[in-house]
Amino acid sequence: MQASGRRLKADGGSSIFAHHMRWSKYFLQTVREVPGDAEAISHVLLTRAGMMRRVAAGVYALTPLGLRANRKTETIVREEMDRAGFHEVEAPILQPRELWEQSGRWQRYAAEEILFRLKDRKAGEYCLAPTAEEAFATMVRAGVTSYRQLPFTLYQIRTKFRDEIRPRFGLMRGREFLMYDGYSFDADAAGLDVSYRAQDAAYRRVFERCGLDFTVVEADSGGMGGSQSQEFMVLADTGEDAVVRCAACGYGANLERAQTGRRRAPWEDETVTSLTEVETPGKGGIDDVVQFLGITASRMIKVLIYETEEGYVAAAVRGDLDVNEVALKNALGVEHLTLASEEKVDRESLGPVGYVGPHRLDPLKVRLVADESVRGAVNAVTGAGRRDWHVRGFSMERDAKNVSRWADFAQARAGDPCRRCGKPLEIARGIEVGHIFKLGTKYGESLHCEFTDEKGETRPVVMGSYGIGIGRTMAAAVEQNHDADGIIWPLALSPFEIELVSLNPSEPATLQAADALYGSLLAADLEVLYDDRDERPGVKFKDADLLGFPIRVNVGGRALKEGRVEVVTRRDKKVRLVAREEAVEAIQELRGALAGSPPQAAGQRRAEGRT
RNA sequence: CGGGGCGUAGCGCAGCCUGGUAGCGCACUCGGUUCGGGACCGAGUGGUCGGAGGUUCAAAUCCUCUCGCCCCGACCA
Repeated sequence: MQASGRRLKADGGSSIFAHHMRWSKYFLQTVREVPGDAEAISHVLLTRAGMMRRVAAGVYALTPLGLRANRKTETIVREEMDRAGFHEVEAPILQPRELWEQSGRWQRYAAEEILFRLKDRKAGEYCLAPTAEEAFATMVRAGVTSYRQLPFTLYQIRTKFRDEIRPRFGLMRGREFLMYDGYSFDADAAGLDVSYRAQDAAYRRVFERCGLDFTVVEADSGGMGGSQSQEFMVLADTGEDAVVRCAACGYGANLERAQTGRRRAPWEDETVTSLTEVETPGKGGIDDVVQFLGITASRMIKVLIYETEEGYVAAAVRGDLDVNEVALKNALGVEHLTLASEEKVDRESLGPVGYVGPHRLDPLKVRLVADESVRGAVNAVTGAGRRDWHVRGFSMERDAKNVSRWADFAQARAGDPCRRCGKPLEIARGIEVGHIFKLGTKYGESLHCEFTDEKGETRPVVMGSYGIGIGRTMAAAVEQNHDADGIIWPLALSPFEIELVSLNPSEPATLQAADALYGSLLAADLEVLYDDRDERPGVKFKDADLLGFPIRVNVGGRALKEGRVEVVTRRDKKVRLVAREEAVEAIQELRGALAGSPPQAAGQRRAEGRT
């Protein structure tokens, strides 16, 4: 095992040219004011810290400091993937249309307008790849002919292009972004399972090394039978996704995929009563009816009418719950599902909007699906099927004989019982930094990436597809680790581990002491940015907090007169006074503690690294 | 794609309603005083007001078109 595993290999040259790490010679400008176009905190802080600059919507340039953090993330991913035995390759970013025609994705992606398309001088069509299943399958097809050559996993870490509907939050959702994408090739489903689990394990190591608080959740796999999909979510209030988690048993799922256990219903111990109509003039909304009749929303059954490629569908769900459209889509096995507009519902006379009753639907026009939350409902309130009227005493079993199917498509809420263990669920916000996905034989078939098995039969390869957003992971780290003063980098991702602040460079004693310590830190193979600028201490402190390296060392002032320097940790701002001659050792020790390994071990590894 | 908002100096903004050829803060340059949490005083540099067309004696300002950017929404009978 290389002792250098921890080091930033890509940066190997910089430490030789020490002046590169003197701020006065570095390319780094911080920004005092919040950029006008930045909303997300990571976008604001990465911009203010001078790490990135916007070039166009969803397109950013990284400065040397930003590149360092990006490279650290990238290096961790590469090391873990290599360690897991995956092979790094390079597939083209510029890809011909025909490749995408073969997989059928040209049409689909073009329709969604997510593909950046372009033409060459001969009017040949190309795209800038958003992922590379086709290219990898093609690469493999050219060389693999036998099951004996399987399995293996290939990957690359390269720029991807997606013409996002709405790029936002800086590096979190860009149109051009650096992504790890891996693809596994197996002979059968059992093999895919092994490859998939290997990715899962590698991903966990990656995000642990990055020092991120993450959770792994089940994700929607688009209703493809037998395929499996997991998302790696960094927990942060600013996350774009909602994740459902059970603290008790560890269940986790993307909200759009989450299923709950059975919820308690208000009619649980009640018996059937007679159905009576009640006038509810102008009370079309759930809230209106609830207030007007003095009932709880959970006693109501609401019916939403959706439009699908297979006609209209009425979805009945308990009044206090929302429909999870992804779950409904999967339950119905349809591709498209949108709420029917009021206008359409009227035109097709599917029901009086606001007063639709499950029992009053025209079975020739609309098919009724019911959520488990209304199974066995009695004494419920629902629409009467005519304007300004509802019904009381509604019984699903007695009155809604037209249910074509039962399914579980109510959206999970915080506090709902866990499907596995029954304990209350929590809902948290998360940033999707990684995704692993079992593809199956789709690309093997469409791109004729086939092999001969032990029986001599030709079969398509079984693929898995895996992705990690490098820039997004870096941004997620900032979303999760910051305070009012700036970034608080996890040690593993910090552009530099240490900032050395010379309090007053124009004073000879301070200059001499700071220069000397800088030299010693470099000699000890530590990553340090030396703030030797001719600025007032206050400016330097503010900048240091903004940049957020885990360790700051102050040289100068009263402490220096006593032969000491200050070693400050960014997260807790704790100040340690250390004798000058013991500074390097103390910093190494502190670094080791932050790295989560015993300082002796860290020192040892470093010593080995030099031999 | 729909809705809202914004393009004025490197950055953050005012001026626009009610036309008269541009201003504030930060940054930057020079001089001086400062020097442990984004210093102060003085003197400066820097903008064809996103672009095109129109109205007018006169347009940052009014009108039309266009390009760019940001936010919200793809939300419930």
